[in-house]
Amino acid sequence: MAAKFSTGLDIHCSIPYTSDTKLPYGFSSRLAIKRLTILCNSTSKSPKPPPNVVDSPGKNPSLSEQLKPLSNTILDDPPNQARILSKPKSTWVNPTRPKPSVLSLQRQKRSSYSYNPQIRDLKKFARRLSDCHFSDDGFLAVLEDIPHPPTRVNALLVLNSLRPWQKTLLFFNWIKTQNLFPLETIFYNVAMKSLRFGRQFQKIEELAYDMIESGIDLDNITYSTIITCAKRCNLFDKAVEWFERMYKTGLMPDEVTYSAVLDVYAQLGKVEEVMSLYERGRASGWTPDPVAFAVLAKVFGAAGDYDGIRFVLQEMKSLEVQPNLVVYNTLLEAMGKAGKPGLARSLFEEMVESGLRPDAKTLTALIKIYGKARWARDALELWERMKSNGWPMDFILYNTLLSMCADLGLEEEAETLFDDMRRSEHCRLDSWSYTAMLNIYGSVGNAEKAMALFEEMSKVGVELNVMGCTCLVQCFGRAKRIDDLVKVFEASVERGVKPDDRLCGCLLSVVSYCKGNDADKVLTCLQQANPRLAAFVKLLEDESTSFDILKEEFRSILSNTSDDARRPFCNCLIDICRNKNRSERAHELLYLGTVYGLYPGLHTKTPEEWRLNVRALSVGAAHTAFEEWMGTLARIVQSQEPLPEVLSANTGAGTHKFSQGLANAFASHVEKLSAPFKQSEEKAGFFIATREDVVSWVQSKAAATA
DNA sequence: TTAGGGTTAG
Repeated sequence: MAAKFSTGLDIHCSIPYTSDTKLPYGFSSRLAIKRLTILCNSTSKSPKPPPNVVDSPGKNPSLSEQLKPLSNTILDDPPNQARILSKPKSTWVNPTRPKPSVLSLQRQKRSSYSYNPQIRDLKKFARRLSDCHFSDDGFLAVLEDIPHPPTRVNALLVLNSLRPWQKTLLFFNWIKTQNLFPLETIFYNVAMKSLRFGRQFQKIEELAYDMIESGIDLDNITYSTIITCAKRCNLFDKAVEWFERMYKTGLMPDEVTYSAVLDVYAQLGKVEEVMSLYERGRASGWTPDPVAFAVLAKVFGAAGDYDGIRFVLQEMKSLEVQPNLVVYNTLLEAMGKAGKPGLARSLFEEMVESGLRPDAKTLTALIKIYGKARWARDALELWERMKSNGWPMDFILYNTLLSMCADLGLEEEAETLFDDMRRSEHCRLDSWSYTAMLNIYGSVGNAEKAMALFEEMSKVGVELNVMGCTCLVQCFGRAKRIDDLVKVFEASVERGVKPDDRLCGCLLSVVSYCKGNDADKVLTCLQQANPRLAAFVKLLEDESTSFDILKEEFRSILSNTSDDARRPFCNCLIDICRNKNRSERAHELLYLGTVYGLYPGLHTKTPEEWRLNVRALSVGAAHTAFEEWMGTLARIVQSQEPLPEVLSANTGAGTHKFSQGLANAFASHVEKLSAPFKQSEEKAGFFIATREDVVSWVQSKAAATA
């Protein structure tokens, strides 16, 4: 399915990227080259530099101009998938052509420090300035107390130690007005760093224009500081604008600036642009360092792109770049997002064998992966190793362990850990910890403990968030403690929890299995959280509602619902219909859900086997889908059309300890219809019938009704 | 933050 990335860069058109289409990660990507050309030809819009600024853009060729010979070469070159994972040395079709360079292979040299014996006094002075709460004038007055003359070196030292950015700027302007020595690039760079810390992009840009106006050179450090500040402020178009400006003014980025820009595209999820820049860098003779590889790993991880992750690994191997801890951590995260727990596990072992010691981020990534994959044994083994090796822990790792326990249904382990955390001096129970515990109690339906925790939270002042509220609603719904449910819901809304689609879905599911007064109470909550959804439930019950009205209203509700909540909504609504004996409405909803794409892959067919996949359906929806399928099969039998040898239904085996047991409910429904589907002994969660069974079943039913 | 780039939570 084509997914559009939001661009964030108005100089770009939206770039459709298909994760299942192999994207050419290299020079074979004609599209990427074209897009980079668009990118580099674009002109920035605002704010304009002052009119008297001589920045001489155009004097030097732009990046796209410089790259023209390159793109010509490439565009003549047919796409070649095999080259993606190979060394790019084969890229150059014509080796006599000069390689256009996109980055400088020499990193900018830093000026060396010499020891300043006045460092202690000056740092102390800077601390005093930083801590004080003077007005601007007061600040300037204190400046007169500077313990040593504000020479170039002394002023730089103080400037570098000041915070927050307001004071840095005051001091910077003060040095400027003193006119004791010329302000060189480094003064601007140091000031910019402080401004970046305060995310003051506009102020940084003003300083940059000031430099241009005063004829002070911007160097790679200036540009990378500007670019990363823009990135941190989510001003990605600004980041690109300043990157382009470098080339226009004749300054070549070094690898630090270059990978800062790679990361701009990575954060936008622009895989093609990242790869295009990467390949251009490689073609310029660049051997990327671990930081650049961490950026590549991040972009592929965000896209869940396993081929891309493999590319990063192979590329590092072939260039003999040893991954560092951050690269491993990023790759592990990426493996998790790409749904490859086994490969994450072996990568982790490789990392440990290489002598690197995992940190809390490594372990957080891995524990999360094992939890989501429901790999209980691996998760618990890793937990033991963490303890016995004394590997570093932090509060996020503790909370991730709790969430993992929730994923795996490890109630006792979670309780022990929760109590350890309660007693620990190193970490505090926060809303994540409480929510993880509420998740566990919600899943096992332990209403007593959930209530105790809810009360404890308000006592110790930990705020309940929307997820905690959802867990509690689920818990009290299952325990049929509807008054408690209403109480928690109302208290949450009062405390500022904004119900989201998940919470509404949860309320809706409680409505589906409640009766009478209880259902009305929950509907009242839903009315508050999502009035249209509540009204739709009433519409379903009203016999006079036409199919067209139903269809229109349902479409409108779905379009206002987040993607991942749409199917749960439809499932619950079908359950509500079935529980109210409105079977025909349930069939209508299943039809609409299918039309609106909520049940992709519900039916799969091979010449040998037709399969109904109901794993993602609720019990009521699965029953409805099965009835629908049986009706279709009966029509096929009666009209003597061909059927495959095997017909099967897949309910899934329910690997989650808390899962409701769709298979069991399905089995009893099949029995009720006396349909010839038998639960498979070899494949858990499969129900199988032969063609002959189905044909004779349909015929005997037809004979009975005749 | 000690003049510039990359990694952790429903």
